[in-house]
Amino acid sequence: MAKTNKTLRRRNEYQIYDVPIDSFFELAFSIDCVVFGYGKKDLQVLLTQRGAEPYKGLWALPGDLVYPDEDLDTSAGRVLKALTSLPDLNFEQVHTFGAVDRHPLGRVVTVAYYAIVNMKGFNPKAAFWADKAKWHSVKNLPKLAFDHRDIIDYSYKKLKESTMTKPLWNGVIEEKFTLTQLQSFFETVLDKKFDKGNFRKKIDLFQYVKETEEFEKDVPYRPSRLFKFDKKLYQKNEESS
Amino acid sequence: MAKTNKTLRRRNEYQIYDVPIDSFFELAFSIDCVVFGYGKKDLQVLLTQRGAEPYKGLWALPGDLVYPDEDLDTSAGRVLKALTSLPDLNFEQVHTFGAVDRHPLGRVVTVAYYAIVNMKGFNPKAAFWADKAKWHSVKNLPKLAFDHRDIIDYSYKKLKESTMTKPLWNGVIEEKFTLTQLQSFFETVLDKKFDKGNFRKKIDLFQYVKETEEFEKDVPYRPSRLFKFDKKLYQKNEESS
DNA sequence: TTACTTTTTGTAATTTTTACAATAAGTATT
DNA sequence: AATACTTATTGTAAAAATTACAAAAAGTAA
Repeated sequence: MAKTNKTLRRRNEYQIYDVPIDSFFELAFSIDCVVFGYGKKDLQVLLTQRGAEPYKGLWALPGDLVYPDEDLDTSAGRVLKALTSLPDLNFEQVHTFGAVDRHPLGRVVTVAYYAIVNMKGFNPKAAFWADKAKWHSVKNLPKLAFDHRDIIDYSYKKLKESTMTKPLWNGVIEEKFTLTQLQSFFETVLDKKFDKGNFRKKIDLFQYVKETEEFEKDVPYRPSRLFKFDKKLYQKNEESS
Repeated sequence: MAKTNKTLRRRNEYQIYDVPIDSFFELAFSIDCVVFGYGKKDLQVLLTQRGAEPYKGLWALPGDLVYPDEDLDTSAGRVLKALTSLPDLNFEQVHTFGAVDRHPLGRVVTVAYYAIVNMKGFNPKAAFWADKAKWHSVKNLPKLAFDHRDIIDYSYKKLKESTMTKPLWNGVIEEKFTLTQLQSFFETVLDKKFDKGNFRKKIDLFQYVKETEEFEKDVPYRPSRLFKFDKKLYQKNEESS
């Protein structure tokens, strides 16, 4: 790491805002994306294999530096779009990791985001580094570069916490879905089985899960009613809380 | 803002780690602390009045730049200790605010932390900028600099969400406390009244709230039993979850 | 028509939450 | 010492939510 020129710091004021704006700091900040993949029995995480030192050959989270002229959220959205080519991905900031030694070559603070996608809708070719990207089960992660294992653990915990209260499944399962499909989503994410009848009662309380007049087709058993997400109602209820 | 020299960015690699370590980025990052004060009927927030532009005269959150050689959490701890002179403050990272235009003079990304303290234990003189610091009710905040209003709102929401599950009251109320004192803490933070009997039943479920054989003294009514926080048990239960 | 599969509804036991009351145990006053 | 008063502490019954499990409904396939 290059030497730090400490004369740039003014210690007779406590607020950062009095630091001259032409000061340079030898640091970088980045975003890292934990993209969870839904579609198999176990939840998956999208990892890329490092082609350069440090940690060459190890797996890492997709991420990038934040451009000087883009918001943090915009940056995460940009990386996720490049990676998944999905237009309207829901993603959320998780935590910022800023240990001094988290990067062996310098001071890099990273802001972690997570998103969850349907693996079927995911097109690896669309992203320019996609040939290196691969899904891994959250239950069996390889050795990871940097502190990316911590980032995944933290994000996975947050994902689970949000699953019951936020409609994370929106955009992941079909637009019109059966309650059994919705239940499968919950079961995969939370790695836990639910009772059919009781699950339905719980969903009944989510007013934003609305039944339609349509039914499944071409199934070798009784077709299930299809439901959909009432986004407007959800947003309205969110505001008033 | 000084012009961005985009040639420093390498776009043929997606990972930040391949960027030359001697690159400079025209950005700074800081931490901001939302210190909640317990002691009055309403919850309070500690604010400092700005003595310089921009936003001169407005109130702002105490904060500082993160040193090149200190972890984010260390940085928050340092500021909080300087501000409150309390040695073992519990604080937690809340969110990172990184909108491009959040600071009028340049790109400053800030990581927000919150803590809660007993206002009685707080000694303003200890901090070098303490003559400018003042408590404000969360219900009646003044006009705030930057996006600090957003930061407070976000932190307050998180504080409330954590109150029921984390022993935030530890270190804030007396070491040995009555259940009524504990109830008051909950009521102030959540701005909500609880039923005496039902509150006790809920606390009964928190195994880490242990009764002692001591009782209140010098009260003009029946003395209450004193309880204490079993930190070891709490940490043990945390690990196994 | 029957077997089979899944959806959908129901139900009773259990547990948790809530509202409210009764009792206990101190101090202060007469 | 007796009484009033205040808060602590315990109790209790109704209501609500959760759980385990079963039955009925509605389709396909043979």
